[in-house]
Amino acid sequence: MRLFLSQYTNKIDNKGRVSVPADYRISLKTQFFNGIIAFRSFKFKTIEALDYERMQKIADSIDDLDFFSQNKNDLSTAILSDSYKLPFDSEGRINLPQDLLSFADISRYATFVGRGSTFQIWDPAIFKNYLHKTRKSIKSKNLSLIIKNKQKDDKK
Amino acid sequence: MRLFLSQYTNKIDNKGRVSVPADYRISLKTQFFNGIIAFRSFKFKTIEALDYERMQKIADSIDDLDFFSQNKNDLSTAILSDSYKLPFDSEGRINLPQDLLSFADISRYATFVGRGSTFQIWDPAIFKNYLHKTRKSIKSKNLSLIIKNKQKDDKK
DNA sequence: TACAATACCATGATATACCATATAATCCCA
DNA sequence: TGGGATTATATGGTATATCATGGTATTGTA
Repeated sequence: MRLFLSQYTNKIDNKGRVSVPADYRISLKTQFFNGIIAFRSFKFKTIEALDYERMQKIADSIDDLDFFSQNKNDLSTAILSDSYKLPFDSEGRINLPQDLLSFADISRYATFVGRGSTFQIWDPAIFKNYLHKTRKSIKSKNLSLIIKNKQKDDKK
Repeated sequence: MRLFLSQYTNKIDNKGRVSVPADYRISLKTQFFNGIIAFRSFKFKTIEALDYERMQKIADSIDDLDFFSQNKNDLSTAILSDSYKLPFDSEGRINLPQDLLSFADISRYATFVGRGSTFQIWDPAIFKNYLHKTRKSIKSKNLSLIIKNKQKDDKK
């Protein structure tokens, strides 16, 4: 498995195109689709993004939910119907829809934020602010301990 | 299992490149990536570093589908988005980003400090000072205990 | 025909790969 | 065990490829 890590801030040109970081592109090319899947975040003012195969898995796991449950309807409506397939052009750029841009308050620059198996697209200033807050809250906790425990769990 | 031990101080050239100790490099080559993952320490003025596989395990512990729960994901986001993939060049050097260098107050030389399963990158003077303080506090507090444990270990 | 979306081409900046040398560590044989 | 030979490593510099970005041409479509 490949990881989306780090942050990359790229410019959005006047045609609405923006380069997806080359480091991410390798992980995004799949058998059926060369590009990204994007939708509104439920928690933050940002665009959630992932690769086609992972979206298929999400769709599958929604199918597995109880057909009559409220959750299924909510999820499929919120995620699946609201998702965009954004293909790469030959230089690895995507065209972000106005709908998503205005939702995330993005205008001239976009910051790609790695989250491991997925990534997000933020307005640079908004993300900087969020990261700053998060760092402060982390400092008060004992992070090294958290990492250690996670690793211990996964060794098995 | 890989083990990072000892200290090595290497020079940072004017292109920002620095050799990772050869002893460490062997443990850092993985299937998908030959290099290190680096991020800010939350406790000290130093750069934390680990191998790609270890970072994958941290990422795995995030629940991909859980878009609705917040707190536990904040930590992972902060770590993952703040991490740099630093690949080796053909001579085993990495390029430390300015962001990390200034965070750890590193300028011309970098000290690699083995911590067993991970390692850290310090400014030589800052580390020397930290080490000095640590030794003093060990001496005053629980030296006898440490000696006891060491003797036990050495018997093996 | 007009417009938008897509494909194609060009370029400067940056990062990567490549080569070269000095220094340190290791080996090997006397 | 000593000392020269050999290898590995750290470091420095140059050439090349990649990437982000901007622009133009072409296609499809209303």
